[in-house]
Amino acid sequence: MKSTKKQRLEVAGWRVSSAATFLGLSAEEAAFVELKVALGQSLRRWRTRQKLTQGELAVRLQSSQSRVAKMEAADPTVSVDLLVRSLLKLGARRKDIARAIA
Amino acid sequence: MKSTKKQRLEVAGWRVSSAATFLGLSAEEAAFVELKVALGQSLRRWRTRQKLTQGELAVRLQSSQSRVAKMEAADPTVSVDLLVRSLLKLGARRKDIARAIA
DNA sequence: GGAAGGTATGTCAGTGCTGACATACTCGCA
DNA sequence: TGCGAGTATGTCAGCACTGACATACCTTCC
Repeated sequence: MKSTKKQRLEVAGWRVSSAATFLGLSAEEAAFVELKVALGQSLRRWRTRQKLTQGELAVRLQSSQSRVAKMEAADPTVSVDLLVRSLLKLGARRKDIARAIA
Repeated sequence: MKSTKKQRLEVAGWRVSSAATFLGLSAEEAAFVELKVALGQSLRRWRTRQKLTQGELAVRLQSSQSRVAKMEAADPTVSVDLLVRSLLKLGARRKDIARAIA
């Protein structure tokens, strides 16, 4: 958020804080969530590039549409394990995963 | 493995194959294991640099000595989740994780 | 040899993740 | 407005992961 906007909001009586602070996440927890979000976005980019629906992707991953949706949304019930394994299944290499994370 | 050495071994009657082939791992599975190994090594490097024992590290991670040993050995019962969360707890940033993986 | 400090391996009860299903939401189009 | 395709969200039985414990396996030193 731009600091100018932050100032305006605070003047108007809003308390501005990061999602992490709001949710009471520690630095590590926040970083962990960010990492999952990054992987989820990576997965969605791959899917949309291939013009697939979540359902079609689910078939390739031997999973379900709902789980794909949760992966892309970095749902709390989705592990980094699942995200990484999914990307690898789709042909990503370690370097690609690293780039998605960094 | 250098192809010259491979040749020599095969001439000598050995069948040379990667661990992946030997264990019947698919390409993705192999990549996944490699990735875990890389993270485990990263964890061990961090620990030895700090001159800590596995037991001491376990305390910081709120885990146990045996699990630390398994993490460093990329044991099948250790998830990428656990490895990543551990590294983050020790102060690694996303970029560090990415470098460890790549 | 054997004691001590460190590391590896096996096991298990409790917890968390997973695929699957059902259902709700969203958006474009007729 | 209503419909269809796609996406999001809630729930749950079954399986995988986790910390903890016990114990075995090294090295190093005496």
